[in-house]
Amino acid sequence: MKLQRDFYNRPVLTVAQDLIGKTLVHVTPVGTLKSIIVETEAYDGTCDKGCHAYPYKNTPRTSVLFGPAGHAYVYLIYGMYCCFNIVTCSAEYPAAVLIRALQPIEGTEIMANYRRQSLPLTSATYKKLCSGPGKLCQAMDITRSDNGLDMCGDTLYIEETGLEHQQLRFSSIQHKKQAADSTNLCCQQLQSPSGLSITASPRINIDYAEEAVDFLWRFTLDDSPYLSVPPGRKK
DNA sequence: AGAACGATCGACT
DNA sequence: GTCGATCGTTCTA
Repeated sequence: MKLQRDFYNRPVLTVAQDLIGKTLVHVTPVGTLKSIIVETEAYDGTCDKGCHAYPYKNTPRTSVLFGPAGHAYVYLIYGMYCCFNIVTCSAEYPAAVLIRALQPIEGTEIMANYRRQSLPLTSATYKKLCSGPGKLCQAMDITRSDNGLDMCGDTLYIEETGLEHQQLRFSSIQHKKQAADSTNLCCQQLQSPSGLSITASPRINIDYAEEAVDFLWRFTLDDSPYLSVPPGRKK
């Protein structure tokens, strides 16, 4: 059920794709929070100018990226929000997957409270609870104190998604047609290691990253209404 | 010691 | 679509 170290100890692009459709679990004092991962981005400090650790830059902030796979990398962004990543690959290889959007499953009223959303949730506010890297950290109560936390432990971890939510597969199984009609030069249709239809597209807000702005290292679950931004067709 | 800059969000035109 | 909030990290000197 719970993903083990060897899941994370693989190439960062593989892990970023394979995390789509998995369930993120945070066991907190006020309740258990569960959400399905629907959007990720890969960052590789060996070859990717968008990565904090490029080129092999080991600082106090990025040191967890140089540690073993399966640990949380949480940092402050724009002075007011957090971003949550999971370290991949072996130790001494700096890389991580940024979690960018989630489909809330369990503990949604607690999440709404953390997000300062009034109850009851409407369909629209529910979809936006975790539709961005900063929002999902608020909703799932992931803070900088979680930086370095072992995701193979018992409080913050990822597990296979239960059968009751496996309609993920059915809703996205026959979706190759979408690739044909729109001339998406900057999107690519893929199948995740666990068989889900996903789209690879450019990463968000890394305009400074030179050639890496064109890497198709963002992965989204096809047709999910819980994404931060739909995979674009601009450029 | 000081300055520049975000892997964002929500309010607003 | 634009813009400001807000502060830790990093670099330069």
